[in-house]
Amino acid sequence: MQVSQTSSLFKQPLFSVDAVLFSIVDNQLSVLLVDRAIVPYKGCWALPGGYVNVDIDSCTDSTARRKLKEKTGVEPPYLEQLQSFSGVDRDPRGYSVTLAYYALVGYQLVSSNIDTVEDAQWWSIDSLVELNLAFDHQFIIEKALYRVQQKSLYSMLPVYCLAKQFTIAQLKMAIEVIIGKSIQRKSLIRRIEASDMFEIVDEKIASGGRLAQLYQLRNGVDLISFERNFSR
Amino acid sequence: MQVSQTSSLFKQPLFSVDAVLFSIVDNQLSVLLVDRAIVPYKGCWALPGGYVNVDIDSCTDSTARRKLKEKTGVEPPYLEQLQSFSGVDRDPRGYSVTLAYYALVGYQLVSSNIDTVEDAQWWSIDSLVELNLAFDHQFIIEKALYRVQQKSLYSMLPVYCLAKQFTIAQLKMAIEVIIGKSIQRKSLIRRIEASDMFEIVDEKIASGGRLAQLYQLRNGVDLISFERNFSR
DNA sequence: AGAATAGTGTCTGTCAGACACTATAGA
DNA sequence: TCTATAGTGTCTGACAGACACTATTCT
Repeated sequence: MQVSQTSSLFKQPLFSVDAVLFSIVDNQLSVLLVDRAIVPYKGCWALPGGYVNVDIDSCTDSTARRKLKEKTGVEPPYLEQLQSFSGVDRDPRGYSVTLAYYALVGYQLVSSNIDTVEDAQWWSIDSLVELNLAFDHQFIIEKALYRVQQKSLYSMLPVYCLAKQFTIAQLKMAIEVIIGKSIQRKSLIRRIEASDMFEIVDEKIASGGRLAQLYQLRNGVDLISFERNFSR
Repeated sequence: MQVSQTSSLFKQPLFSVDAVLFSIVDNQLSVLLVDRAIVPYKGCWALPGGYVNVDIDSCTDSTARRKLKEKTGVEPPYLEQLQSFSGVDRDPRGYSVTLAYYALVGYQLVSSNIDTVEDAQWWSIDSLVELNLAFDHQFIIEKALYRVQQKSLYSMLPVYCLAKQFTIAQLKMAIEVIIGKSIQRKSLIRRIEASDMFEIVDEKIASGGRLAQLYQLRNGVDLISFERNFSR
């Protein structure tokens, strides 16, 4: 193991990477968890994650993506660092540091994939309290949830919970499920126009009444931020 | 070194903690750097940082605070995780992960302290490009600067660059120096009143004209966020 | 035609920007 | 009194909330 001259005086903490993957399942904000096959916390539900492979991971982002792919088959369109959690108490094996990521994915994009993987399952945010998660993963999920909620107040983040093509009503639903509050259709439309992130698809879909316009992300656009929040 | 069964297959990356400490020196946003005494990058200016001591650091926040204290004598009133930076190229000794923090402190609070420490010095943000910093520290500082600027648009973060007691004009100056744009006195006063973060000190100080009211942080208040930004 | 959903028009409220105004200190 | 800085009053503009209105589809 590589240890520099200056660090050899100290034990290094064990470093891992975890990911909180969000999606919307049956109108409920949900996270994807895996059933731990090994001690500690064997048999408990936990965030998908693991250790950096210094030979193949160009950086920790790659580790997060690789672990998500290996353990759940999912390749999310949005992935971002959340924060690091550390301490001597969070892992019974000793002092540890985990770097947590959060990611969003459209449920329909993974519902096929996920069948190929054993013991990975979506859990609604509300159902987690009864689940007794491994390590401090409950706490990490709470932090990730807060971040996603905050960011959803001033950006179009929730689009990443949708399919490639989506309607305004679907985006409105995703935002409302995430922030836990209803918003005005009109306000959302104003933001869609102002953001210039989306393009109109030459197709409409049935929805019980008038046909709904489909939208999709423009090629290569970044998530843009607005100067004001949806009110809380 | 503690290595779990599951991780023993892999080399662990070298994990360190660094801090970007901001203050305002002569009306310039500045960061505190230390002169590296050891290889690699010996003699280069670098962020104060180091390795976790698992025996005394309760978490990485403690590591960041401890390293700041040891290397520069500073105990900042505001410290927050920025993000982690990783990769095989950022440190010639091999694959490394650093967890970067950013912090703010009033210059007058440290200008005495700093004399006790060798080779720690304030550098204005603008002067950094000519400095050839160690590792990817220039990049980390840019990210930290962006975060501080963003956060200063919707919170009172810049107060942590001031002395315990301060005037509205001083706070206005701090905000303007950080975000790089002038703001309206009136807008700031509205935010001060709305935030309820501050209390009036029973004292005023001279400033060339009418005496200026002194303010200070209320006991135990948190940094609050506004729903709207100062415009960019 | 009636119900349901999509999409528009437009008024209100809030808050940042602008800027003129008053207040109070020192020279 | 003059100048400089502190602090207020108030209008404007941008944008979110509210909600009624029109448009289009299906039954």
